[in-house]
Order: sequence, then structure tokens, then C-alpha cells
Amino acid sequence: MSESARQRKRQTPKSGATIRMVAKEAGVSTATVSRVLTQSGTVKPELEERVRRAIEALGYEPNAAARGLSNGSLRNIGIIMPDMTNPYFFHVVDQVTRGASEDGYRVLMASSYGNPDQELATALELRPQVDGLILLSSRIGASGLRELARAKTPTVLVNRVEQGVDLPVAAVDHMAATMQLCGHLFSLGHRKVVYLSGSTLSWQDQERWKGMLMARHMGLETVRVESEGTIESAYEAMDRALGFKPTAIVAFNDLAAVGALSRLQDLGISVPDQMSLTGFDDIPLSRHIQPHLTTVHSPTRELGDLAWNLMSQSLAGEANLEVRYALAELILRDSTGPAARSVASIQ
Amino acid sequence: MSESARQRKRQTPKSGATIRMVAKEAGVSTATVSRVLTQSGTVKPELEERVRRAIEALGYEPNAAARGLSNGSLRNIGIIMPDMTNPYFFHVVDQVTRGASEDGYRVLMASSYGNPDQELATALELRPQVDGLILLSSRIGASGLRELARAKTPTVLVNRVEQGVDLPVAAVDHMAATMQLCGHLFSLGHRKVVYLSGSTLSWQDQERWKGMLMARHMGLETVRVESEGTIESAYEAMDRALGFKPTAIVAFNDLAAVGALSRLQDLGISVPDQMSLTGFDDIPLSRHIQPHLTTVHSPTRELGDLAWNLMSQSLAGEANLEVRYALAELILRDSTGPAARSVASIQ
DNA sequence: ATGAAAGCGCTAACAT
DNA sequence: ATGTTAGCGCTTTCAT
Repeated sequence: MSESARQRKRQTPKSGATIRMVAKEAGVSTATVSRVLTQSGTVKPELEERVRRAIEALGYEPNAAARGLSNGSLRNIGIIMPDMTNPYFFHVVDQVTRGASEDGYRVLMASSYGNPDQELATALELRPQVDGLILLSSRIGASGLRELARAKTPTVLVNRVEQGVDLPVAAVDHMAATMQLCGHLFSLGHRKVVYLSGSTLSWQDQERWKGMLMARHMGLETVRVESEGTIESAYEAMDRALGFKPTAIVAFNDLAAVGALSRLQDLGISVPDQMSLTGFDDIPLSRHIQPHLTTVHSPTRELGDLAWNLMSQSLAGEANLEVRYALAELILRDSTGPAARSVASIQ
Repeated sequence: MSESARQRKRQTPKSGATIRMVAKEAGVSTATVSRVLTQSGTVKPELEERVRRAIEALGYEPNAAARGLSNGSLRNIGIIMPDMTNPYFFHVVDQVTRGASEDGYRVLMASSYGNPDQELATALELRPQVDGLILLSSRIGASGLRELARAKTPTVLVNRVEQGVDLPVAAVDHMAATMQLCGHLFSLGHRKVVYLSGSTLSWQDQERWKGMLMARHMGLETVRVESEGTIESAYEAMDRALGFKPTAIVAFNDLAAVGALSRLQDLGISVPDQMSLTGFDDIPLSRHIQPHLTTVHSPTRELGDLAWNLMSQSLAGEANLEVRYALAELILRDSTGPAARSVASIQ
């Protein structure tokens, strides 16, 4: 918009002092200034002092781009997630960020807004800016993932295991955890449960649903009802779920369980007396709603740590195509109980 | 860690094809390649095609640092927030990110973990990497803020208004909203309410408490009980709050209200019959817990938009020291009701 | 211990 | 329309 900046040719926005100006001010060479900047040791205290004073006087600040160009790296890590408003992801991001900043990396964050194509495009666009890419619950197709794996930019997957994709992975074993959950319900006498799904595009959803299918072997009838893993979508899906006359609801995650509970309460169906309900993730909220939620603790801290460890290794050039699992844990609280007679369907 | 990378002098990590290699491959000059890269128009279609093929063949990817150095900008924006695990902030970040990416900026994210000193340090460290800085609920002291304002890097404050600091601000008028909340309670017959505080370092907390103090003028006795604005801390602070025998609790935010509610339920105190309770923020959850929470809708979308607009202007070199307010809105639901006889203190 | 100077990869002014 | 080339600001080798 502003036309007034056209006077100088080759304008340099945000131009400040350069290393050369500092050098001149301090009466030394640029090499010396660089040496004190990078703490490379050998600079006579007196010179160092002069340089520091010059830096102070000029308000000098190193230019990140120049430094990055010279060093061959900007020391940025990119994180892409499907949904920036889901607290679960942020606990992971938070942990990754701690690791990254300890190692001198900054974090560039982007959301794919749940769209696989956009996610791949974002990954490709981010790639030139970063030293490494971390994909949370990626929804990119297998071929896209393979494309990313082929490139030299280290890439780590969190909560997404894909056969034939050579990428290191940090994940929780959602399938096993879900089977545990089903075992718990079965032992309480439940024989018919509805799985209130997450997004079909989500790997977690696929894994958890696989767990539900496995549970059929133990004699549990499992029905899938589509939803999106949010409070609202679960609330809305509940009427369909009740149509199947289950005695228990296995919600995709805690948020969905909250939505389901909200609907049940509206209908006057008591949990766990008339209906058992489980979540997944163990977000702080889950132990503070009434009734306290039976759920699966999904360790975000560990997941973030694993992801960053994997990334460090990749950054260091060590090939590591392992899948590392963080351990999930069943948390029994008050939202599950003995199977009651099926409540009346509302449809 | 790896010692094996020391062989080449001046090693270039992640070295790939350069523009020069592409130029040679396509049989053109680097300028031509640059022209097709930057879509600067005038390149004969045939040449352009050759260049694109060369890019493809070599798997060329532009070097962000070099580009940034040449352009004088990396096109990054930094966002600093006190707590990466609070959903409220992320809704704002999400919105800012949308605006930024539309304008071709990427977002560098950092957390200060609630520590003012670290926040300033982070801001200073981030500054060289970014074109602009957005501070969410900054806890940096006034002098630190002034220091940031003096520098050439555009800086925008969200939810923090500080006299004598020349920085553009996007905020919600928390004080006014809190007074409205108090008016609502007063009209229901409440005369003594406890404010379950947030962190003292938070501007929002100060503003809301000011609102509580103002409410005294209408005859409402208001007491402050310290807490941290989290589910857990509010849960723990409730016993102290009840010691004051209030008829209503004004929690710092919805999360705190959930914690307060959880404790009240444990004690068998019914909301709103025996105790009224309010939140702040209107996170999705607030309408799905039992009872549905009376709260203040704090418009994160608008806040994010305002912040990005302010940033765009600053980036364009337009001086704008305005404070822009997003409108908060009182949401009456089921957690507030007529004042009952004060419940028995539990201490 | 310090300085001179050669790049790092890209953009854009200038020349053709 | 295309090529040549001079930087952008920093790091590091090499020479002293």
C-alpha cells in the first residue's frame, strides 16, 4: 500500500545495523565480531569488550536469514496438525517445543484444517523453511507420505503408522487400548456397544475401530456410528447411537464423550446406571465432569518426547525407521458400570 | 553427536540443487530461473517449460534463507503465549494463522510458560527471525513492553492494555463484561460473591478484578480468592472460597468454573439452587456441562482477526497505536439463579 | 589472536 | 525477453 518506500533502490525492510558497522565502530574486523557473536572462544577480552559495547551502541541484532544462509540451516522445525483447536495436539506440541528449544530450534506451526490435500501442500510449502517436519495424526495418503519420506528433510510421524512408509513414528497403540476398554465393558456384562467414531480420515479412528472389531471375538457386538470427535458432533450423533439400543457407548475421545453425556443427560438417561460411557485421551476435564469419565490415558508428554528424540536422531543423520510406542493406560472411573437393561430407543 | 560429518569443509547440511544447477540444466541464466520462480511475468513459455522440467528433474527446492536474505525478510511472524495448553489461546492463534498464511506469512510459536522474564527473553530471541511479533496476554512488565515498542519490529498486543506503552492492541473489555456479570447476579438477589481469581500476572485477571471492585458500588460485596485459572487450582481453591459464605462464585474462566463445579458437586452443594456459578470465555464445553454454564462469550475469532489486521497495518508501515476492542457478550444459562440462603461453610 | 576474503543461494538492477 | 553481475549479512578458511 505505502508508496513512500520506493525511494531507495533495493530497499531493505527492517534494516538495522550490520556486522560490518559493528566492526567499524569497534575498530576490528567482521571476523572478530562474528567470533564474539558465536562464542567461538579465542577473542582477547579487551577486544570482546569493545565489540560488545559497539553492539550495544548500535542496537545491533544478527540477521537470521544471513546466518541461516551461511550456516546452511535456519534451525526451524515445522509441525503440522489437523486441528489447532484440539487441546490434545497442543499438549504434544508443547512438549515437542520444549525439546526443540533446548536444542536451539524454533517451531513453525501450521494447521491442515483436517484436509489431507492441504496438509500435503502445507508440508511441501513448509519444507524449504525447516530442518525437519513433524506430522501429528497426519491424514496424508500413503503415497504422499512416501513422497515426503523420499526427500532429504527429516520427517517424523506422530500417531500414524503406515505400512510401506519409511518414516520414524511415535505413537500410542490405540487398537490395543481400545481392546482393553472393551474387555472392561465385557466383564461388566455389556454385550452390545456403540462406537461413536472420530473422523474417518484419522488414523486413530481406524485403529480404535479395529480394536472394536477385534472385540467381537470375545462376544461383544460392536456397532459404528459416525461422528467427528468433537463435543457438538457427538451430541448430535447420540440419537442415532441410541437407536441401536446399546448398553454402553465407546466415544472416540473425551470431548466426544462429553458431548454424548450432554445428550444423555438431556434425555434423562443416567450414566452409568442406564448407560455406560467411555472416553479416550484422559484430558484434565475427564476427571472433573459428573460422572467422572472412564477413559484411556494417552500420554501426550511421552509422545512429544519420543517425537523429538526421533527428530533429533534424524537431524543428526542417524537413520531410524523405528516405531516407538508410548504406553496407554486404562483409567477406570465412574462412567462405566454393570450392564443394565437397554434403555428405550428414542427413535 | 555424529563425528562422521566432518569430512567436507564448510559442509552444507541438507544441500540440494541450487538455482545455478537448474539454470545450467535448462540452459538458461539464473535470472531466468528466478523469474519463473517468482512469477515475475516475462519469460517465454518455452523457456519457462524447460526451467520447470529442470526443476522437476533435479528436485530443486528454493533455499529459504537465501531468499530471505535477498528479500530482506523471512516472512515469519512470531506468536508468544503464556500457556500452550489453554484452548482459549489456540483459538486466537488459529485465527491469526489463517490471516498470516493468506498474506504469505508463516507463524513461529513459542510459550513463555507463564514466566514474565522468560517471555521477554523469548521475544528478544525471536525478534531477529520474524517480521512481526504478537504477544498473547503478555505478562512482560511495562518497561519491557516499552523496550519492545521502541524497536523497529512491529509488535501487537492481545489482551493487554498498558498505559504509556505505544503498541497497537486487540482486546476484550474484560472489566466491563465482569461488571455486567455482577449486575446479573445482583439482580438475582446476590449480595456476596467470591471471585475465584486467575494468575495475578495476567492482565485479564486484573481487569476482571477491577470489574469486581466496581461492582461494589452497586452494593455487591466481592471477595477475592486466589487461584490460577485452571481446573485443578480452582477445585482446590473452592474450600477457601466457601469459607466466605458467598451465594455466588465468579470464576476467572470456564475451566476454573468446571473445577469449582466439580468441588461443589463433591460437597453435595447444588448449582444453581444453593450456589450460583459463572465462567468466562464461553469455550464449547461450557454449554455441555451440567448445569450449562452462565458465562461471557469472549470472541476469539474476532480477536485473532483484529490482531492480524493490526499486524498487517504495522507490516505495511502504517503507524497505528489504536486499541481495538472485540465485543464480549453475556451468555445466560443454567448455573445462575436466585440467591439462596448461604450454604454452610465447610471449614 | 586477528584480519582479508571467499563464499552460502537468491533477487533485481542494469545491460543487451 | 534474457543474461551478467553486484550485492544481501554472516561464517569460516587461510594467512599472518
